Parts: sequence; C-alpha cells; structure tokens
Amino acid sequence: MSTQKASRPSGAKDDPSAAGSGRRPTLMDVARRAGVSRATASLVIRDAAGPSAESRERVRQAAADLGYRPDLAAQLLRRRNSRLIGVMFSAQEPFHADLIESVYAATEEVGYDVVLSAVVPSRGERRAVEALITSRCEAIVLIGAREACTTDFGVQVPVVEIGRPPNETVFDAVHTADDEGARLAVDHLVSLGHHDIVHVDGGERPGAAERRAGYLDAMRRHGLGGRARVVPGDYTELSGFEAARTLLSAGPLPTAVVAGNDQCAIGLLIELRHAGVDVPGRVSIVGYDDIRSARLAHIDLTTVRQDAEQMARLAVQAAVERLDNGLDGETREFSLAPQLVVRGSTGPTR
Amino acid sequence: MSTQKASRPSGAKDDPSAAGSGRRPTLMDVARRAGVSRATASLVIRDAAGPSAESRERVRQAAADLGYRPDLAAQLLRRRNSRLIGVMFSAQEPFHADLIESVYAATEEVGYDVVLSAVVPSRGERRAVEALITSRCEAIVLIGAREACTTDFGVQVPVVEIGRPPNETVFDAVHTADDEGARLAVDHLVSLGHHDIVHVDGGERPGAAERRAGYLDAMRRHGLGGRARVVPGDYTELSGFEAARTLLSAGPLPTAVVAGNDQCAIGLLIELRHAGVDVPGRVSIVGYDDIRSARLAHIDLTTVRQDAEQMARLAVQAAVERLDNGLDGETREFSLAPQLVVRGSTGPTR
DNA sequence: CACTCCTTTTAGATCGATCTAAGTACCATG
DNA sequence: CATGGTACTTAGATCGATCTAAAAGGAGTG
Repeated sequence: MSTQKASRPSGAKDDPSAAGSGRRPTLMDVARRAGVSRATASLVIRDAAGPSAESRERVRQAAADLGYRPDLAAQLLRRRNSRLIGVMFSAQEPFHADLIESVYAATEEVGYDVVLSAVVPSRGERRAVEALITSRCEAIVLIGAREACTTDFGVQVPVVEIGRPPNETVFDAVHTADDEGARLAVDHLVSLGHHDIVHVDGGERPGAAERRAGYLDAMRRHGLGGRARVVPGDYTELSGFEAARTLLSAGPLPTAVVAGNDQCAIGLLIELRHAGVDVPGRVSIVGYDDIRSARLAHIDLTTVRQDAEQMARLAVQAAVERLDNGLDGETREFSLAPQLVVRGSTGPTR
Repeated sequence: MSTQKASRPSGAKDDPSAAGSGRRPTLMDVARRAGVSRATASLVIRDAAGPSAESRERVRQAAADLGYRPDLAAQLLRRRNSRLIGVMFSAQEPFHADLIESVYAATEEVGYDVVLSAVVPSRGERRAVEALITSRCEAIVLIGAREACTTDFGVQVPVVEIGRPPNETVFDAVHTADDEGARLAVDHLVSLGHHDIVHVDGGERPGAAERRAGYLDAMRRHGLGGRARVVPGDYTELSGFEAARTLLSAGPLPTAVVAGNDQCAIGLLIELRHAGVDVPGRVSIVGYDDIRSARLAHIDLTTVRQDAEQMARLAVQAAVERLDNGLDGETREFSLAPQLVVRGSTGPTR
C-alpha cells in the first residue's frame, strides 16, 4: 500500500540559530546574552515602557540572534488574562470558513489571539468546547452550535454564539435576522411574478426554524399561504439533490425555490439543470448565506447574504466587552439585517 | 444596520460548581477539599500509579464537585513534552477538512492533542506556523503548504508535510503518488476509448506538477503524446468554470478531461452541463482527491481517491516516531498508492 | 551636602501544574 | 528489637514567563 524511501538528511540540523544546547532559548538566555536582567528583557519583548533605548536595542538583537520566541504556555500561566478567544466551528461548513477568516481579523484588532477547535463526527461539540476551556480561553465563540451543550457544565467564561436564533440561547448572540432574510427572498420572487414557491428547509440546523417561519409568514402576507410548501432537508448539498428529486417526481414543478442555505441551493441547481430544467427560465432558486462559491460565475446564485465579517466583528466585540465589564448583566443579541443579493439564478415567470 | 436588544440575565450566574471565589479551581483547591497533598491529587488526575483506592475516590469526587479542569498552560509549562501536534491547514479547502478529521482521530490514538492553525488570506503560512511554534507544539503537520516557509526560521521541531511531492520538501512527507494517480485517470479514459483527453492543471499548487507530469507521461505511453493538451487552472471551482469556457470557445471539445482536483472537476461538470454538454455522454470528467461532495449522488464524480485517513495516520505516526527517535536521520517519504474510483462522470466514447 | 524626583534596572514572588527525592506507616522477617 | 521491604504520601524544586516593589543611579534644588 505504501512505499517508503530514505533520502536527504534533515535540513533542521545545521541551524545556526540553535544555541548549542538544542534547547529552545528562553527569556533568561536572551537576558544573559544582552547583559540585562530577565525583567528588563521581558519589558523589551512586550514593548512595555521602562527600558532605555540602548537596552531595547541590545535585547532585540540578542532575541533575534537566538531566534527567541516567547513561550505561550508560560505567558498564559502568568498573565492575568490569556488574551485568547476560543472558537468552535465545523470543519465541513464553507460558511464557517468565511466566519473564521473574519474572526482572525477581528480578534487581531482587539489584541487577542484565536484558538480553534473543530467539530468533526468523532469529536462532538462538548469535546470541542472542553478543549477550549482547558486552553484557558478568556471567551468562547460558538459558530453554528447545535446543542446547548455549554449550559450544563460550569463555563465560567463569556460565550457568544454566532448563527443561532436568540430564543434558543442563554448567551450573547450574533445572528442574521433569518426570518427577515427568508421574507426578502419570497418578496423578491413574488415581485418577479412567482406564486408557486417552495421552501427546502434546514431541519434542526441553527436558524432553520426562523427561515422556515419567515418563509411561511411572507407567503401568507402575499396571500399565498395556501400554496406554501416545505420540503424537508438539512444544510447540505446532498439535501438539495434529494429535494430536487422529490420536486421532480411529485407533481408539477414549482416556479421557484427558497433553499435553506447556499449549499442546498447549489445541490438543487445542479440537479435540476442536470434533469434538463432551465434555471432560472423554468425554476428560480434563492440560497442563503452567500458563501464564496455562490459568487462563482456560473453558479451565480441569487442569495440572502449574511455579512460574515460584521458577524465575526460583533461577536468578538461582545466577548471582549463582557470581559471588560463582567459576566453579569443582561445577555445581548445582535440581529443583523440580511441583504438580498440578486444574481443569475432567479428571473421572472414566463 | 444592527439592532440590539436586552433580554434574559446571564445563565452562567447561579452556577453551583463555582467555588465561591469566582476563580477557576486549581489542583490545590481539589487537594485541600480531598484532604490530600497537591502531589497526590496530581497523580490521581493523571491516572498515574501510586495513590490508594481511597485517595483516588476522594480526589475524583472533589474534582467533580469543584468542576476542576486542569490548566493546559501549566501542564505544558511543566511537562517535559507538551503532547501537542500542530496542524496548519487552509480553511477554504474541503479536502483539508477531511484530513483534519482524520488527524484528530490519529493523534488521539497516540495520546497527543491537536492545535489548529488556519491559513486565510490575511494570515499567511508563516504566521500560521509561528503560532504553532509559540504554542509549544512538539511536532508540526503542514497540510498543503505552498511555500517552503518553514526552512528559513529555526524550526526545532519535526515537521511532516502532507500533500507536497517529495522532491519539494526537506521534511518528512506523506503524499499520494500524484503522477501515478493521473496515469490511472488517463488509463481509465483510454480504456473507455478516449483519445482527446485534456488536462486542467493546478498551476503551482502542491502536487499539481506531478499530476501534470503523470498525465503527459500516460498520454505518451498510449501513443497520444501529440494530442496532449494542458489548460491552465488552479484547484478551485472557479478555475473549472473558466476551463470549461475555454474548452467551449476554442475549437472542438475533447471527449474527456482530467481535472487538477475535485473542485475543479465539479466546476467543469456544472458549467459543461449548463452549456448543454452531456456528461459523461459527450465529455467524460475525472477529478482528484475524492472529497465528500464528489461522492454525492448527482455529482457522482469519477475521481482518483487520496486516502485521507491513511495520510493523516502516517503523518502523525511519522511525527511521533521522530519525536521518539530524534530529529537527526534521513527524512522519510511515504508515498501512498492512489486509487481510481469509477463513478458516473465517465463513460465510453460514442 | 542632603534631599527629592525621575528614569532605569532588578531580585524575588508568582501563576498551576509535574517531577524528584525523601519521608512516613505498616508489616513481615531474621 | 533491629532491619528491610512495600505501599503511600508529600515537601519543595521546577518549567518560563509576568508582575510587584524596591533598589540603584543621576539630575536638579535649596
């Protein structure tokens, strides 16, 4: 199965920065080399006030010579605050990747670092959060948590949830007004002349219930309550495929579909086109999230945009403020306005 | 833009596990409560030999009562070995997500923990690796590294690369024999009667050069060297779309395409079908990686499978062995055999 | 010269765990 | 009763940083 062959010797061997001992250099080594005390060296490394220009220079030089890198464990241990924010996310979700990107940016701005903890099939939300607590994170951001797993063990740190609707969480929360988003989608389709609008929902996934409610509400308000129809699904491409097959096999096609999220919408789109259905000519499709691939030229999905950057920024801000002002006090909910992005997967009815 | 409303008070307030002080409980607290010394408590928590059954019980109980959680920073600082393996990956790559899932499993088996560090546009490979070093990781696994960024700063820990071909790395490496994989793809297509086989390559991405070489070699061996044709691309869906447009606009379509990876293949597939081209009737498509969505019912992509689980396991093993046996010694390369997975995107020529 | 004030430096305690080496009990054995 | 062994337990050093409080070195002032 696997072949294995030996080759060049290790490149990390003749490293000039290694201080002889092979041991990684500590602040003590730097201080000694610079001819100052550990305390002074520490101040210089942290860019704190105190040391003279001359000391600064010498310590900097010594640190560079030795290839010194502060030991995070030691810093964490000693510092009152770890300046770490833990982030739980699902490895397989593209929208989470977008959020993470923005979380890195947002935490950097406020002077914090990020610790990631992925949820994968073999590693549930609980394990993921425990890992974050053990890592001494000062605050935790949960992206798309499905279980309220954090309520039942003593989390002593502020928690902010991204993506879960307000009434489902006891923590600070940032989310997009998903009901409003679904309404936007329906309004858009109705304005294009559609009446037969189906919703492929997201089952139990975070936000799905709200999107469903928004869809039903909007249909009702347009006098289409009787024609509302919800096809079960989840947030995966696969469920989009399956929904497409359901629609194709059961009676006449609707003229438009509001999908639970973009991945589902993409699955729908691919499968419908594969079956020879013109999109948007025969069926219009609206997604939700505006993930990267929705923007790609020839998926070109009309979708309800969630502003990942803004969500990440607000979540980080909320966490930091709670750190500054204490855990007590009302939980806060930030509800962002969704934004309809009209692209090529929707069009007027014939 | 954002609305904010106050609501229920924080749920983390009346937590019974908080030991009054609000401070997170330490081993000292546990020991005191159990009426033993810190040392004994430590032994119990670590499941080490020594303490009597009675002590064990009392410490366990005390720890549970207090909601004690060991402080990773303190453990890391004191322990000779941190038992951490750092993993660099790209947030947006689905195949990386598959690998991470398996890396978690593999590290757990050997008693290590994982520290993730994502590469995103605002946070290059160098930053990502620096974060891992600062975190005291004993070894580093680089998934799909593009720069040899780790050679130039003094990395004193073993590094294993996943996905980069052997001649491009000075570290231990695990990869799939990509040239062989491309050959498998071509052989498969030729056996179906195809002669006009185009390759959409991956540019500078890890493994792309090998796949290209394997494609060219296989074409030559089948006497099709003169008909070989490489369309530039990268590993994204977008490049698949663009390649499709290139193919559609420039002369007669080939009868088959070997894509640089699955995402590219999926982009091709969608766009060709969108343009009314029957896949696999008119054009057959082979991908590379076998990512999750390739398996989905109606993408149903014929592809060259990389065994993510095996790759992760080998990488982790290689790292651990180097930790046990020292950094010196020949670098090792594990070259996994790729495996052709025939699904519905390829068929015989007409 | 004695005094304060300011800048710069530093010794030593500390964070919360692990690890070493020594201590205590208790029992059996010569 | 001394001796050795076994089973547990623990005090204290230690990891590598930060932080506090005090010391050291001028410089200015009456």
